[in-house]
Amino acid sequence: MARSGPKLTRIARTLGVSAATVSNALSGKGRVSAELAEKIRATAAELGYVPSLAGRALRTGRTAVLGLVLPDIANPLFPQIAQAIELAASSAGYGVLIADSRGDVATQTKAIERLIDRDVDGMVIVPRRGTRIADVGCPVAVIDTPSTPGNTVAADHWGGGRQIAEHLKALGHRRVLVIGNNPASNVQNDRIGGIRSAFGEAAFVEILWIEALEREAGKGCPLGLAEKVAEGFTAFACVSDLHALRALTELQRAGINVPEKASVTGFDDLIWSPVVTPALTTARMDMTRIAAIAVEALVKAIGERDPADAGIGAPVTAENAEVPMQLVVRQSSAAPPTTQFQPQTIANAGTTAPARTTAPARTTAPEGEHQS
Amino acid sequence: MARSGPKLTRIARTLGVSAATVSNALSGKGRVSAELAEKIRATAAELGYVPSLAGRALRTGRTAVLGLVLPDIANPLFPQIAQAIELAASSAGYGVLIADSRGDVATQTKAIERLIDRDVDGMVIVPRRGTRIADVGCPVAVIDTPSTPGNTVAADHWGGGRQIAEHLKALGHRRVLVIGNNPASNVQNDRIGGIRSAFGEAAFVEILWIEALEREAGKGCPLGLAEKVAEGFTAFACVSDLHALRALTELQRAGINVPEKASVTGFDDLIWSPVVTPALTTARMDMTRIAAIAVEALVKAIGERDPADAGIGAPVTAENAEVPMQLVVRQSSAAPPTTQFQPQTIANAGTTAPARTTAPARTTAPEGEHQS
DNA sequence: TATCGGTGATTAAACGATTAATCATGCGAT
DNA sequence: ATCGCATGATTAATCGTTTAATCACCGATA
Repeated sequence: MARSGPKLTRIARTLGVSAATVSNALSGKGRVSAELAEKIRATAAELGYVPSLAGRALRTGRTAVLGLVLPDIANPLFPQIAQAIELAASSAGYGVLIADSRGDVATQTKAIERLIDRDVDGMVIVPRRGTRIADVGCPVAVIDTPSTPGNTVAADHWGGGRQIAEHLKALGHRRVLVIGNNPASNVQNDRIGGIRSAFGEAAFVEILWIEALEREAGKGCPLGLAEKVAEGFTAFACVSDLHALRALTELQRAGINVPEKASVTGFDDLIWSPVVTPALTTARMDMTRIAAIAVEALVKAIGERDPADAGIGAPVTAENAEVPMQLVVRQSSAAPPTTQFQPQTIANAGTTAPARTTAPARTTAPEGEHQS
Repeated sequence: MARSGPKLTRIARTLGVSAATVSNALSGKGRVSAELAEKIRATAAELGYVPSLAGRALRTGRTAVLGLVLPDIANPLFPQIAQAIELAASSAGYGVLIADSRGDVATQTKAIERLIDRDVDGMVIVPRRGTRIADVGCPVAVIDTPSTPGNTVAADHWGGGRQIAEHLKALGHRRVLVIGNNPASNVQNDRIGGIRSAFGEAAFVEILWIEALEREAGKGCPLGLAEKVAEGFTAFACVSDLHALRALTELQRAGINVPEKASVTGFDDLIWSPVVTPALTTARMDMTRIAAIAVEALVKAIGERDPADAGIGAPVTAENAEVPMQLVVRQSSAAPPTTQFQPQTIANAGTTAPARTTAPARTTAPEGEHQS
């Protein structure tokens, strides 16, 4: 909608110069004497001049808009991502157009097409699990996981998994149930891979896939964690705080105290994690940094690109594709109970952390501290 | 970014007609013979013609973009809102530009200005609690609560509160703690107002403001609900599922079974509500309908508006400003325990629902049914 | 002195669509 | 036969910005 704001020619007329000169002065591109440039900038500011993006877009072929495509906008992580991307984009002078891919891959493709039709300069895509982003015809930053081919930047999910596992190992856990949602997710697989690799032979690790379970038992079905505790599992490492929350409440409901009788950990530090009781131990992504890197890479690619060609849309690459995760230790994890069933077959058991008779005093503040 | 797509003139040349005729045929505005129009549409489709939004925007002053301003993008309700708005907007031919107002009012104003500078045709604003939207210079749809002056469309939060209260009352609760966050929020006040009004004299209702408590005891502090249970409270009606979750876990942690010993209800049916144990009884907004009404009203206002004037930006009004909420009964609410402390001073106690010796069998499916 | 080069500014075209104004044409009515 | 009118299509201007090409001017060089 055309604002009231003055146009370029208005400033030009005011100063008795040509519109081109004003444009040059403001962009610093052409040849304009220093004093005139200054005068132009002054009056532009005074009149509250804001360039028309439409006019500029038409001429330059650049809309200064980025598209943001998310696997499922209902994802609880979405706020974090959107906020970070929006911040990074807006401070780089770009607007952010959202596109929801509501579930299936077809909709994701449609969403991408709509963005293309709207002439976005580039887009940030958090792909649906397992999806490979096809050539879209504009610069694309893919945020998935470092192990995914074509990934631009992402948190080091594997490393995050390792941190979680090291934490649990140090507390003395030797029988751990990893709770995932879907094995097709690259992110989840990396997190789980990290967990397994850090435990190595030091603990028995089993995996529970929620979606597989729910396909048989129905959505929202119990995960049967009480039985797992009876089997000797002392820790439940979930690939998302959403699952951790589910596990926590199910355990609590079964009368199993967390963290005294069983520890629960999550991922992503979602909104509720600090405020539930006990607050969730989790591994957090540095979305701000990830977003900054993604947008930076995108902006660079846009700058190098010839606006005329609708050339190849291969994902752009960034300097630091791998951003470390932060372990956030809160109250949901502690040493396993000493009366706990201790499997004899585990090699190296106890070499990392001696069993303690009592849970170590938590040194973290109520709100939870961060440690790398 | 300029796509490869053909331009208007390309189609015109292909058919040997003028660009104006093509434009007229495609928009159905000018006078074009039926057969020629058909031929033009055909070749346009065949060539995959997509109009340049930039060109059109420059000429018409319409960008076909709506802005979406949210109080705090980190709000867990955000996904629902964004998804609904995006859907409604895109099916009306509009794109959605997001703007984060990260907390304070100043940033909200800045965000709005940025959207204006980007020439959005209109915007949807979910105002920060208590904020009154000033004249922004373009059509605005405000989603707050029906009782707010200037509100365009919103859920009937008051009615939602009544439904929650009626539900609890019918279960037999007579001592209810309402848990809110901040008394400055219109939405929260309406929800609480509805709760109070439905209980009337039938129950003793107390309010706990979390922010006030946290100002003294620190963020994430315990709410002291076990003490409240000891005082005889049997139900905790929270103004958001986030608080309900906090209440639920705190109670569980204290060994107070939900719903046997205390009921917990929330609002908004947030992502975790169906999967925690016990699943949360809550009241849900029909965001799809709200978004549809908001966007419709906005589009209408945009259509009536003269693109030339940057006229008044008073919030647009919609037909049905009040969309009913849906009560979703799940497992977190049940009849209060019969051994419970029963205050003698309450009038009408027991007239609505006779005390039961055991919680009634839940007739709802595991996933939770909806009832109006 | 004629020329060259550099500087600072202007001109004019272009981006791609929309639309008011214009034009050509055929047909019915006067 | 001519005027008027409706119809169907074209012309040309316009939105606001950018930018390549051009121009005017001045000092220095050959």
